[in-house]
Amino acid sequence: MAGARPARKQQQRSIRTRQKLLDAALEAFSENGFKGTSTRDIAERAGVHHPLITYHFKNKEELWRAAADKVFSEFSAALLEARRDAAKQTPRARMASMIRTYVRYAARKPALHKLMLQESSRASSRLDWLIEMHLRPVFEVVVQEIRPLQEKGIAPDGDPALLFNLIRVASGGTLALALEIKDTSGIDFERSENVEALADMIVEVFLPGAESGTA
Amino acid sequence: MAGARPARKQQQRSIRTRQKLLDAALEAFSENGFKGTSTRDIAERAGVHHPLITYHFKNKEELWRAAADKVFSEFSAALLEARRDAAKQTPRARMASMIRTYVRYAARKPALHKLMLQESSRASSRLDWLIEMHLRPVFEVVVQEIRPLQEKGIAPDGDPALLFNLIRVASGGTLALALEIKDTSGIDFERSENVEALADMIVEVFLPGAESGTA
DNA sequence: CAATTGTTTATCCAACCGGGAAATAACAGT
DNA sequence: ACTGTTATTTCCCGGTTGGATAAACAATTG
Repeated sequence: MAGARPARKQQQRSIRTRQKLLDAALEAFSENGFKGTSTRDIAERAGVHHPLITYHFKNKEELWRAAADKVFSEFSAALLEARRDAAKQTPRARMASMIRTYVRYAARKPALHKLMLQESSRASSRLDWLIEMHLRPVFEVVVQEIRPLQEKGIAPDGDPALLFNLIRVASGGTLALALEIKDTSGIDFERSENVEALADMIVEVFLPGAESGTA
Repeated sequence: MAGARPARKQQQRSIRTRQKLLDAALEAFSENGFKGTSTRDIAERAGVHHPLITYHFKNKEELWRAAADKVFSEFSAALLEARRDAAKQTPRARMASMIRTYVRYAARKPALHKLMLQESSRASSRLDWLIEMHLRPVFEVVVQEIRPLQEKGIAPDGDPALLFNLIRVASGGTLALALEIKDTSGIDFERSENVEALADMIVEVFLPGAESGTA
């Protein structure tokens, strides 16, 4: 690992187009799904010619995988970092910190949850891959955080796996619907105050036991 | 109920193909989005020839609208019926009844929420139509039910519009992710006991004040 | 500078897309 | 049985799709 710092000038440009393609692909796939997205659309969004996709990523499927891998890896890292930073705090404070990180990330990159919802709408090899590589690992870590909270009466009783999914869907699903909610409810999740209000409410609702009450 | 009894034979067949097309369209659009769905795929699922779509619905857009209108109308009717049936009960019991109806409907027809999420992933005339015709009307009715619950301390404080969206996303979003959750968490929402457990948890979490405690 | 390597551009193709035209079939009223 | 209407089927079009190819170009290295 580590190395490869110099980076020839030629490679630098190549890396930038790769990056632009990944960003454009994430946007496009999250908006229109895998089938609904054309490689030409992605190339246009990225501002490059479409055969570059074949050159850099072999094909549409590999491009999807690369784009998904990038955003989910960054997301998992952010979540686990929040968990690590709050390792010495109380279990409730730690979970609250993770929830806030989760919500803020979902607000900053709604494409992540849109992509997840897109792929969950039908069985596919991509969904299988997503589950194995990113979803299940996060699930298993976070569920372990929930159990002690239930035992202490901080989180509501019931299947901890179900509770975990409720929390994450309340966060990600709400922000995936941001466009619609702005129109129906007048709540604009581009304003960070509204994102924080969402995080506050989720923490309050799902971790009602003792400590940092907000009222 | 009431009307249109005789129904000529020719019309009967026509009505059946119309119905099959609507069902197939709902499935396809909810799985692959509008762009990702081809009229030929819909026709194949329905077991009819694809030009019949043009004949019965003019074009792809109108077919989408007809399919969406059907499922959302039935859904609104079920929700308002639950509200009406529980009119004489306590506000909490009425809201709980609506939540259970909401969850059960989302479990029976996950295509409804998948479609909603598909269309909310980007701005479109279809999303505008959906909001005006179906989403906002339901929102305005249900939000009015939430306010008194907050005043009585039954539901948590905060923007009632935000709370409404949290409740509905917790219900619909979870069931839209059913495929993934089955794999990651081992919870199968085709089993009604799990659907009821989901409804129970949502009621318990979002309406923690007095009355019918479960825990 | 010349050779090599990495990158971009310009086309091409078979398959598929939404939509429409015309031919055909099933029916209803007379 | 004839006639007009409605429903279905067959056939076709111009345009777009994912993917592949080779030629053109730029940068690095000896």
